[in-house]
Amino acid sequence: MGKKQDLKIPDIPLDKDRTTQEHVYSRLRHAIMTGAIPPGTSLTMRGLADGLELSPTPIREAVRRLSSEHAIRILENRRMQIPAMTLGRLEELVALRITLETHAAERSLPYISDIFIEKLISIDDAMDRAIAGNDLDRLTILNQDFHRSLYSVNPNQVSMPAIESIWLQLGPFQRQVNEHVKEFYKIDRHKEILEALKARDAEALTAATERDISEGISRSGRQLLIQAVSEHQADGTA
Amino acid sequence: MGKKQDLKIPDIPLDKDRTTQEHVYSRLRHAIMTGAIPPGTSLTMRGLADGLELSPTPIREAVRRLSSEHAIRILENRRMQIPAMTLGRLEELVALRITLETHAAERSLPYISDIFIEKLISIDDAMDRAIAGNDLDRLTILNQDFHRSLYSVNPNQVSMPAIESIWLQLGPFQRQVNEHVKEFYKIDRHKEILEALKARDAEALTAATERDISEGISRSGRQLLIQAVSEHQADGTA
DNA sequence: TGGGAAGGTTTGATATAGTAAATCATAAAA
DNA sequence: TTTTATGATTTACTATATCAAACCTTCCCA
Repeated sequence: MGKKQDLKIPDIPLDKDRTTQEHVYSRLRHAIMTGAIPPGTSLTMRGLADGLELSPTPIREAVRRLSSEHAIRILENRRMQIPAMTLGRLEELVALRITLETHAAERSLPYISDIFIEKLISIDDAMDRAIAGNDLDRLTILNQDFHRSLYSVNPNQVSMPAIESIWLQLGPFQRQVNEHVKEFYKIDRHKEILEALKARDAEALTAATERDISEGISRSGRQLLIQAVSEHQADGTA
Repeated sequence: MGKKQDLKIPDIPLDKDRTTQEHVYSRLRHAIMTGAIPPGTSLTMRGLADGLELSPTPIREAVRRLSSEHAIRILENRRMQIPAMTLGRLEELVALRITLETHAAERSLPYISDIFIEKLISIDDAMDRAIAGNDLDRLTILNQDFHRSLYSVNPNQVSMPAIESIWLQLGPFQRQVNEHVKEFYKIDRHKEILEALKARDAEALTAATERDISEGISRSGRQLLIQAVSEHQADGTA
């Protein structure tokens, strides 16, 4: 039976005077980041084209870009899928994320102004409201805005693309974690980051950034995967 | 007058049973990495398609991938170019490269075997021969092979794509440096890296990796850019 | 002589069609 | 029952045609 992919790719506002390809890219990226496309899902160009009611051409270009950012894996069969998370990969992604983001934060420190700190505080306030409203998708987006703003203060910044790529790879799994880990205590490490920025204290900034990341997805994500492994035992991923 | 882009994109062996798009990607990537397309060059889809005697479709996909890796910059006008280097960007790229590669090296250390060290030594020997023959392009490729091999020993490695992206961004400039800096002394820091690996010494490995990078493009590249700035004075890059 | 508008030209973006490759299903043989 | 082979179907890949947007040139008017 032709069991079509019943993927619900959430629509996003159609910015006029952007190309279709860009729009598809943003839409797929958002869908992957928020976990709307579960890891392991296999995709087809035509399936996506039909689902989005577009010709395959702009789809192909958007997919190529996402595969370069390792949000989509292209197999030798020319089949595509959202990569599944493994324990080893999670450890590496989190470790790399800490290295990259502490590096970026430190490199932004010389460019921090008081007025910029105010801007970060306003993002942080919005995050508090998202937590209160239990809006996890919005919390994810705001959290990224917070970090992206900080790292982009550096006018010569070149690490943001690598960081975004890591976010893309952790995104789908983050959703799974959010769904399985009920007791989701959000200890707000951003307050510590803000204090370190105010004090222009590089060491404190690094420490706070590291804590922010490791106490987020790392701890609960590891739990989830260990749990899954002990259920399945061997999975034959040679 | 219709001054066509007289770009000489070096051909590379045509691996059968690869798609045209992959072939174009490899070819453009190689051309950029070895500096065959000078920074600042502006590209057109049709120009590339004509030059490579292909239809625009596979070109577009290859270009999209390379733009995602920041080897090609796409302007708002939809024009494309190879980004030019600036002093600030060079500093950031080198700093990020050091951070990423020391991270990757450290994360590979637990997986190092004696037989693998032998393999690295054979690459290093080939590099010595390339230096003796003054074959700088080959030296660049072998140097990348050396580092890529080391970082890829880690089976869960996820930092290689980010590192390759930095290499791509430094590649065109490396060529410029090679051409302008006559006295090109290659002090081989790989010997130090190999010693650190044999001793399974993480600190020594980090120090050797850092020296390998900063004594390469960093020092002579900075000189070249400072020299260029003092010649042009203001360049109006607002 | 300089500024601006209008038409022509180049280029990018997308849809479509045709071809090749891979997968799936069915059936025959061991 | 399992394996293999073959035909059918789905899918990806590339070339091409069409349209739209950006650009360049030229000419007119101040």
